Amino acid sequence: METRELRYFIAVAEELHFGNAADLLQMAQPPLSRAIQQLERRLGVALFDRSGRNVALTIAGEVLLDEGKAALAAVRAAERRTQRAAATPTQIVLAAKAGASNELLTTLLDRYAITPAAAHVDVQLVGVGEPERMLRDGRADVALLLLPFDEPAGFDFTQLNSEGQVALLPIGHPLAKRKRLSTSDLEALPGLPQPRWPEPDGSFLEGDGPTVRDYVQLLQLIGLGRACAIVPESSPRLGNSLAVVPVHDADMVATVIAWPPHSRSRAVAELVASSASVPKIQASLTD
Amino acid sequence: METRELRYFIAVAEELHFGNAADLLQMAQPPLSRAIQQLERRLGVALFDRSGRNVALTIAGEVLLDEGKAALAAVRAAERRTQRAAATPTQIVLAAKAGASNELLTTLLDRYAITPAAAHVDVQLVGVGEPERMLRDGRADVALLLLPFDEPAGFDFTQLNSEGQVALLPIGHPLAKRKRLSTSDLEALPGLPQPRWPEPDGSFLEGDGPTVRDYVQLLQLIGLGRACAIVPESSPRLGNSLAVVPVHDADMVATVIAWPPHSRSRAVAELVASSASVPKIQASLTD
DNA sequence: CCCATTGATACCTCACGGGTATCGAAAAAT
DNA sequence: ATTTTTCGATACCCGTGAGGTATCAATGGG
Repeated sequence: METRELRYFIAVAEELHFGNAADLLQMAQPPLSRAIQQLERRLGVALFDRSGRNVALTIAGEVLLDEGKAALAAVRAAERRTQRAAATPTQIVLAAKAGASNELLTTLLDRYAITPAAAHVDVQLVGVGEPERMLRDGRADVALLLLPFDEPAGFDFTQLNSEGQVALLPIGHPLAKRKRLSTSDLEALPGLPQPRWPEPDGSFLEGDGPTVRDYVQLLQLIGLGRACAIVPESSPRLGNSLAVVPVHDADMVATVIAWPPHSRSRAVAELVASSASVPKIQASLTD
Repeated sequence: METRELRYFIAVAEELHFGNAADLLQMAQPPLSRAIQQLERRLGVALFDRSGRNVALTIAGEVLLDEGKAALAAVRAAERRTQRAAATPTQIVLAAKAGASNELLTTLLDRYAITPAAAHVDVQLVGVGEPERMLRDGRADVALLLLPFDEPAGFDFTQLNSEGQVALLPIGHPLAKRKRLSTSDLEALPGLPQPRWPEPDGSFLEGDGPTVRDYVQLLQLIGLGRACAIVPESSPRLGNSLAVVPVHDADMVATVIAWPPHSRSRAVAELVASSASVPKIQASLTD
């Protein structure tokens, strides 16, 4: 199976429409149809149900969509890491969510910097879900992930930290005076919905909360009394403009450092090794 | 990057010889040379050092060899799992090392069999290192791996069991009477070397021990007084023809059940779930 | 110094990936 | 019910590029 065939298949499987998929791929529809037929013939497997004029995935097709995406990401990762290895032999790219784990990150980088022959670490602070994607497709060599929001499946990782979560509320809100809250207190608060973050594909799920793409925007919305949110304790607060109340039954959030399996990079190994000596910060509420 | 290019590159990178690689690939040498040049041009990266008449990998080339192998395995896995999903929709393939974890395996299968709508489990008992390889290239959906011998990097897994190791010696050997041994006792025993197992590529490392490919062969060699071995407690003994002595400082051996990341297979998920209820057997020495 | 070895180059061929035109069936519209 | 539109498949053509043979050029062993 060639990666070209995989790309074609994935486009059709996601669009469930040969014409639209062909547009995305910047090609005409007939060769795309033929390529898929040929792929089905070569695999000896029906990937689509073309009953009438609507296209649906078969069971086998769903499997190939899943596995194929992972495989394509692995190929892209191989390309990117190869190119980076040639361009800057002693540099590693670390991806982390902007705004999260600042203290952890600086400690980690400081510890690593003093190891002999430390490589230059290019720190990429990116949006929600991006660190995981960057690690998967080779744009990053190491990433700080937040569990349970990110999914470290397929990577090696070690935990750096674990913390509770707090509610961010507008100052003066009735709940803001409480010493602690539960998640149920915050569900369906009249006039204070929790915002919706983008899905991996950039779209938003249906719902009534405001849509939010970055953290500062979230804090602004809360300040304006239009939303509330549950965030890890260590998230930055931008001053004292919001009320902070612990949420006792929210998931614990773990920060892990993750890297691709089998990474033979000495630099990555040493960075991870120095991460082991980073103290497990228990973020306090009185910062 | 197409998988064809990757296959070509890996062949050359492993042979470090264009002619031999072309033979392996069943093609002529010139188109192979050109394909590699083109790959280097497209990536914008030198993959080989062709100084004079010997070929060597560059740093970037080493990276691509590693990552490319993993990527190719992922593509093959996608193909295989797709084909299996089409052929037998409700069957999963479990790979385990022949002879290991028999009791664990039967308990696991029994527990799973009683879950509602349990899929048929095709149990493949294979040789050393094979379970990991089968899981990696898609021939298996789940595998029982033995740490630290197998390397679960890149998979999801949970531990089923942990046990010590014992020495197997010919009956009547001086050390056979001891209550416990240490690994150093067994190193360089005159006339009783530890055997050599095949490497992943099927070759054997240099050494003076007899070469061994399966477990029964190993037991025979020990019975004949030609070898000794350190094996997990729960390994089968084939009767009482060998002396068994605990080795107190050997690595603990963990049996884990591993599956590919992101596996959305309901059957695999349920098999893993039922594995959680398998009692953590502590194999006793008096079986 | 010669020759064998080995990767690169030159050149040819044809398979195959991709394009346009069109068909046929099925759903939607009237 | 009939027409129209939508959409994947088919037919056919073309050009790129993958692969083959012959040969060159450079390097290292004898």
